[in-house]
Amino acid sequence: MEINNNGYVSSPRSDSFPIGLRVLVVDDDPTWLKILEKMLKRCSYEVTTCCLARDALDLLRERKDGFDIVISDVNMPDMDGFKLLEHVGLEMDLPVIMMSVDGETSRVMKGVQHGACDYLLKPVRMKELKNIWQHVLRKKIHEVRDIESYEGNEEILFRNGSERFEEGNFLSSGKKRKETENKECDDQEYSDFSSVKKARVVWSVDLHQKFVNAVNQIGFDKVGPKKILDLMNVPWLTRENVASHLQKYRLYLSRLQKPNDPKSSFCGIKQPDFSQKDPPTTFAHKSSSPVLQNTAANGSFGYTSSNLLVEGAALETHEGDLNGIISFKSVTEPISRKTLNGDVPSPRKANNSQIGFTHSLVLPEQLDVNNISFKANISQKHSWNREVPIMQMKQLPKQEQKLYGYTHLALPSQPNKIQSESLQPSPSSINLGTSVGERDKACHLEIKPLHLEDKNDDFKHGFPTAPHISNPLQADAENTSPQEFRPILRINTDLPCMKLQGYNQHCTNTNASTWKPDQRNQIQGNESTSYCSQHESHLGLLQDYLFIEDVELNNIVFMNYHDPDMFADVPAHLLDKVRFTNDYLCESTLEYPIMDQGLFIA
DNA sequence: GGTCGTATCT
DNA sequence: GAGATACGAC
Repeated sequence: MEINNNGYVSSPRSDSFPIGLRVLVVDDDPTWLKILEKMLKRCSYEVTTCCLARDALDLLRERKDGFDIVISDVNMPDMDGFKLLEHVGLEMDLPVIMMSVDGETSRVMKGVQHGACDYLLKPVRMKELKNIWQHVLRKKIHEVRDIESYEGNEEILFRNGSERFEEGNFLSSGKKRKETENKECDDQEYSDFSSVKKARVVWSVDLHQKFVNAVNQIGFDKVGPKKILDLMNVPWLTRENVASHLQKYRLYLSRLQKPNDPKSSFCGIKQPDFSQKDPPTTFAHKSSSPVLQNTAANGSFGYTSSNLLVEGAALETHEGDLNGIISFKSVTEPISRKTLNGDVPSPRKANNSQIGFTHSLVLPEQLDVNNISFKANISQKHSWNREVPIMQMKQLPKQEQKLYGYTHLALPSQPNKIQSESLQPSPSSINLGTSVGERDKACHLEIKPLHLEDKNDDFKHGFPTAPHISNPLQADAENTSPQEFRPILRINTDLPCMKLQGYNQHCTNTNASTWKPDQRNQIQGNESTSYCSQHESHLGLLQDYLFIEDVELNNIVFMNYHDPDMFADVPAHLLDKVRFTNDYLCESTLEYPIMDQGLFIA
């Protein structure tokens, strides 16, 4: 566990804290010993049991720094629990929790006076055991403070009462408990224990993932912090933590559903409405089946512990307000689908007619041109009238940038169009030119066209089924052959914008002329309508993000749509729609209204 | 008293 | 802006 300069529990280790907390339990009653062991193990603590106080003391002496905390019964035949407490306090400087069936004040006081950091009454509750890590944390805080004040260290180690732990062994301490004078101080510290602010919880991807999984499991309309907390099974997490996070999460989702709300987007990207009266810029595409396995999902709520995360959100748009959106519409999707009735997350808020669609891409911590991994995390936005999942860029929270030193690509602040030429043969370019902040200038991302001769490289690079997309414009409008597209991602660190240059197209001169209308996936650009061959198009880059597959292309990995993790961030009640849409898209003709806006953020 | 959602604070 | 905290409602 590590607490950074901001006082935030920040490192990935914090995700596991206090898992593995080394607890020594001392109780002469073997039944209780077993029960406690089981309960503590349920908290993911590392438990050692001892039925004799003397044995426990020997063990502690033998394995210095082998334990983080001791839980001891008060009444034991071989040694009084208070005596053990004294020894531990003097020799090992470990936090000791006393427990007893006797809750008499004088005994509790005696325990505290002897240096116990807590006094538990039997039967001990799970919640109490869950929280014992706090004593360890607290003790560590005081120790570091002592060292700091002693050394006059100018380095800022604390904020809000948080402390920094040694990397790799956050609990290790050879420092013994202070002698008598410091003991008084300790007692006082224990007494003002509540005044020490808790370390802030950073909702990393993993943690958020657990959160989302719990939400999905419970059902969005039934969720409550307590239920989520129980399902998450993260010992150190509190209901308040979850409540706070849930509040933000709901806020986040609700914003996605307010198209005209300036706050309804990240990075200041507006989420316009979409009107069916608009002749959307659409194109269609047929997706192939998934190809490769994908990696673990990432929460798309804007957190990341080890990855740069981007997120898209579902949007709708009105004519003239097409900024920054790519949307999908299934022209033949049955209106009666139940999945269209998705409601907004907040149970207390009714009449939300849309469901957010999020899409995220994750880049490795280090923007490595040679090893770029994309992950798409798809949830869904959903409207009463068949409109579609859309993508919106999302900016990585600044905090995460700070914590992990990421650079990222900002979202376009101006309307950016996926130009029709992106569907043209090479050089196809989807320019997502952006306005960027200082940090954003560090990265430039583009997907470059490939040429036919590169096609065989698909296999060289370990992606046996390179994504293809036919170029309907070519096929129909120009009476040429469908084109195959293949994405290549290139990160250019010195350009202040993000650019996606579409797939290059492999001319296959195949059967465009033999396409039947119902076999075509319509692609409409601003100025033209195009078609994709069902046979040729396996994977679209932009237009096919619903099917982003875990196809590794020149070190680009696309998420497998079918991976359940991919939707871990999607409220369960929204999943049907997504899956339906995918299934549906795989089988039928589609329209993809293309609005201009960035697609990916890195 | 426990839990929740929301407003507000840090 | 993220997370903590306060507080009223249930």
